[in-house]
Amino acid sequence: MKNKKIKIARVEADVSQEKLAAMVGVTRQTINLIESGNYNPSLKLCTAICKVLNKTLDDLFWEE
Amino acid sequence: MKNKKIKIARVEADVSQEKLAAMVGVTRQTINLIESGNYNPSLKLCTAICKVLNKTLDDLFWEE
DNA sequence: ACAAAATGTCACTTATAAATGACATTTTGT
DNA sequence: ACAAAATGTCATTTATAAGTGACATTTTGT
Repeated sequence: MKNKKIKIARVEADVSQEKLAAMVGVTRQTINLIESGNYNPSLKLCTAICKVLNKTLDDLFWEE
Repeated sequence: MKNKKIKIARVEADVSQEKLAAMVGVTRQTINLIESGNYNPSLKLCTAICKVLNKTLDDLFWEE
């Protein structure tokens, strides 16, 4: 189950996986894993991603 | 920096740390660490806690 | 006041998020 | 069509979330 919401928000912000990774202080592979789904990132990383993309946790990481 | 929001939500739901831990499938110590702060739980655990307490990620885990 | 329940915290172990380096494939721009 | 950038994915290592068992302290109910 892919996380499309992050990818959409990232593309809207016009940043590559590598750029987003640098902005939040992780590697490109970690961002790739999150967008690929089947991954369980830490709260801090989720929060960091939200802040650089101007979204909230509910926007990007909440699943019914 | 303690996470008061979780503790408040937990007490409102009238469950002990141990009960909440059982409800989300972790140990009491893990819940204790989260409420104590200075901890970085996984997204899945955050989501599980939100669901059993009828809250959202933004409710319990969003800072500023 | 007392016992029981709940909480705080410790040391140690186990599971897994995240890092690293690499290479193949896909997408994008000219 | 071509090169460069971006993405997907692998194997291995490192950092840390979470588990386990234990004991001390605090809170709660009677």
